[in-house]
Amino acid sequence: MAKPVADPTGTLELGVDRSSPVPLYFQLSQQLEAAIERGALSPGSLLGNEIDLAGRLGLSRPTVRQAIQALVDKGLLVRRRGVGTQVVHSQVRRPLELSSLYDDLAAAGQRPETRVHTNILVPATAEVAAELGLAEGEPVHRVERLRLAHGEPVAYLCNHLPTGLLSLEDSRLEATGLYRLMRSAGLTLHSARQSVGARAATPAEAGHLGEAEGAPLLTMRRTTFDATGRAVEFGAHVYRASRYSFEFQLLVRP
Amino acid sequence: MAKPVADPTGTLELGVDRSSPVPLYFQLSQQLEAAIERGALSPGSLLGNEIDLAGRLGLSRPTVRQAIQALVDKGLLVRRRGVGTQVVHSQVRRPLELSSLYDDLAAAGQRPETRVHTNILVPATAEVAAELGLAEGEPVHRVERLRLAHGEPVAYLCNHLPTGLLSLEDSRLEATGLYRLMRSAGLTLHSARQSVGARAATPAEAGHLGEAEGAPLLTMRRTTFDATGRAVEFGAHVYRASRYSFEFQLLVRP
DNA sequence: AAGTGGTCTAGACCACTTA
DNA sequence: AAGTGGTCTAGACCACTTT
Repeated sequence: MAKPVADPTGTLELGVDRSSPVPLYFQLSQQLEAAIERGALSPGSLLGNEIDLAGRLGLSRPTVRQAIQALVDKGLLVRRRGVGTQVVHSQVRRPLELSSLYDDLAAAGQRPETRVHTNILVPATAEVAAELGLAEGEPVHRVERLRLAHGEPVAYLCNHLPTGLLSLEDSRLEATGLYRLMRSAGLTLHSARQSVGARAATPAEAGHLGEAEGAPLLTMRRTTFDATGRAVEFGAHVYRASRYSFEFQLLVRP
Repeated sequence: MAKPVADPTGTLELGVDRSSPVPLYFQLSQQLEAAIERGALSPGSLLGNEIDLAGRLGLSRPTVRQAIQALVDKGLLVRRRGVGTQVVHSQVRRPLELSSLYDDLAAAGQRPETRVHTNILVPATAEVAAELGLAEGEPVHRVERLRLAHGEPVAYLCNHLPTGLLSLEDSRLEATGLYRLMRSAGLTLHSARQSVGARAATPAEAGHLGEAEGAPLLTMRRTTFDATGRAVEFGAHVYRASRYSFEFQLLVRP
């Protein structure tokens, strides 16, 4: 019989609040995640079986399973039939998220700034129309921004958006990131297709970014979709390779 | 009342085989995915409510939900409370997977080849030890490979692996990809941390890849973990930016 | 043989959206 | 008001791993 190694000192303090509007499985999931994060559940330790856990918490087993499954999906726990549920052994944190360069820089304490170079309505080119699922020639917003961190250029961002989704005043674009603007306009971002590559800087890009002509740049093209799968944004960005790289985590789903 | 737009011609032919060892939810999930893929369920169409679907198939609602949830996780379906479940509107396919360059090239009909340049045991450097969770100086495999497609160099791959996990003969490395070797050695790959960047080619890299010195290269560093979270591989790869880019899809989890 | 997670059922009530 | 997905329960049986 495998004995749960977890919580030898009883400091786990799991328990749900049934008067809360927060779903029970989510409460449990958060508590388990917090316990893992602060080390109360150490890597490799067993969680204790689902039936007992359900009994102790006064929940049904499916509800406990749902909580555990959420953490398995996040990569924090691993289930093995006949063995139990273990805390994943090592490193690995951050899930892959639809992140915003602005927020990423802000979170890293890099004091991001934005300078709006272009903010106009243009007829959609064939490429933009294809990416956004519009007809060629339909009006679209074209926004070009220079993104800086600590006063130094980091990226040059060119985005196209369908009209009528949100208002894009320069002042708002300079105060925050595009994703945050879109979310505060009530758009629920759902998924994105990205392509990441590299190429040499053109003279114009070199000028914007303060790099030499021909310097290596990291390029990203991204189309973002809302909850119904409609394209809400198409971006073509270039990053100074000397100052930026993409970090992410992949999970294999069984 | 929203009426299900899906399957106007009744060609959906859903149905499960209870004598099959394949889980019922998985059978249903596969059938729905196939229907979406071949267009029998068109983008934007409603799936019909879960209760009816369960009744028609002789399944319980939770089982039907589990099948639908799998496709929601894949980004093919969207649920909206009070509305229904819809097929996502547009493009977007491929989920983000822990993929293998070799398999990707093979799937694209690019006739991949591998030339093993280095395949030795070396003491782990500080960096490699940190990435693999070993002590500095412990022996590790060091493998350097040139990957070609249609006879042209595409990438130069340098990997480090702990000893004792699998046998790494040159002949096997040249016949397939590293991930396939690891999987066939019984390793279950679980997650990976990746970092993608760009830089200028060093003279050695330029020589390997047939690029000019200083040409822009796409770089990837990746540490791969097995089901228990132990690092099983650390790779530092460089790709010819002119011939390769990373494509992937992100999903936002609510 | 015992213990684990994996799957499945047949209900129930609630929150949200739309009409 | 009607219809939808979101959550939850209290069981059941099975497949797999370990002892």
